Amino acid sequence: MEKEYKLLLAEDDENLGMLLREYLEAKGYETDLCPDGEEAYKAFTTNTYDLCVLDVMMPKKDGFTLAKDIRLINADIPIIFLTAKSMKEDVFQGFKIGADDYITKPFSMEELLFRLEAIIRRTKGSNAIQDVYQLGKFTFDTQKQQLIDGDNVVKLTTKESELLKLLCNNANKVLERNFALKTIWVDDNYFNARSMDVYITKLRKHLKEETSVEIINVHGKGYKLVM
Amino acid sequence: MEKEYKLLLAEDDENLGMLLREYLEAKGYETDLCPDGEEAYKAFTTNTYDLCVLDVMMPKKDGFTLAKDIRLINADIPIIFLTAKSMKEDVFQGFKIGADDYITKPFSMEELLFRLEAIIRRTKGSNAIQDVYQLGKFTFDTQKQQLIDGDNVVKLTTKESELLKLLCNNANKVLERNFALKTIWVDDNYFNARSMDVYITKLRKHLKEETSVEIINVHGKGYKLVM
DNA sequence: AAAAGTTTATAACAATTCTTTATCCATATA
DNA sequence: TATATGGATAAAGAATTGTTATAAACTTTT
Repeated sequence: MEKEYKLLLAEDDENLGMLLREYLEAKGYETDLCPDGEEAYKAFTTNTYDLCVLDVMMPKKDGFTLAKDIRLINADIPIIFLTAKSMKEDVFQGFKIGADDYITKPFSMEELLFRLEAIIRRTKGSNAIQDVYQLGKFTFDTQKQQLIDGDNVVKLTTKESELLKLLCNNANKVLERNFALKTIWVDDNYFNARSMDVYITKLRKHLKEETSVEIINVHGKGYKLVM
Repeated sequence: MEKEYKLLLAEDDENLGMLLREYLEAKGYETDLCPDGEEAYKAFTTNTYDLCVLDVMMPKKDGFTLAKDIRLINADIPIIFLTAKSMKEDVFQGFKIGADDYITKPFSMEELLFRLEAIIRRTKGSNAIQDVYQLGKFTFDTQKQQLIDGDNVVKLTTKESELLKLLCNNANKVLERNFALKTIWVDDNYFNARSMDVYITKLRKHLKEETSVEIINVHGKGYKLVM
């Protein structure tokens, strides 16, 4: 079973917008069409999308501003800009915001589809769950429950390993406390939360020699493995 | 320590090739230039690259054929095609082989760089997105929530970091009070507004040693990070 | 099956983070 | 210049998180 991808399409030209939506839906992408930047932002805050296709020139909130606001909420989601302008500075601004692609009108729908799929192909793999993670100089083997640094092998306990694996799965994102507790400890009560704190301390000790990797706390939310 | 990326550049136009290599090397990418498809293939089999930039029309072995051969060895390496043709069918063929991007000549070197970096950002994990701001002598790492000044590292709390990040995103523009409150505190009530005041004071203390950076108040509107 | 060793849970307390309150200062407007 | 509204700062209070010690629950060894 393939997971259906959900796209946010922000395009003020109604004809083009409808056409694109129809085409993308036919190609298997669930597509929400918004006629301006503000509506698109509202849609983004209330739904979960896998990729955004944003027209640059739109009423109320232009594509660049919208992209910046979206980046504040999700620093990772792929963004493709559509624009009539092909001005250099414009293209650069788009990429600086963190665009994944920049397509100038007129373009064929097929080209959009190809570019979109090229990005999705890259994106999918990146958040796949791995068995072995590289944490700076340490290699973390989730199967063997080991932290390896050259000849030096540190065995992790099951809980330590499960927690570190969850953190790795969510590297550079916040791992929510409740989610971790429910996943590893099943019940997210007070005592398990204390227990989790203790394991965070243990993991920090294990990783303290590698300064480029750090488990930071996000107050009231959870923990984040930054590297 | 940053790992240097290694690029394979296949381009038969000697002038363009040398120019691109020089530019990419200056931007920190180790670049091997090959004048035709066969040499490029040989280079690929004997070295390890992170990304390929291939001209489509080349003597001995064209870019598409080369890409297919490369794909047999490495199904995953990102490929960018360069071409003078902008024919539809051509673009599609490129993407079908598994191109990550397709740039038609003439293009600016800066655009190539941006597209290349967009792909590398996706390919090499999320840490490339890590936004880092320069605030005078301070380096602000939003991921690690740190203000760095040489050896001196000051850890910021989550709230401090979120607020400073918002200010940086709107540097030299007014960050509206309500927008910041809704973004960070969710609810923009009276108490959260007081709380925000407190955090502004904290950030000012952190930044007080750098006179070129200042958080100024815009009465009745919000705050502005000037630098 | 007792002893020894590991792993996990709990308790107690320390430290940090965030919120709220109080008081004083600044700015806009009448 | 009086007054209302908005902002600055310090300090107290509440909640969350960090650390260490120790107890309990398992496993393995003898």
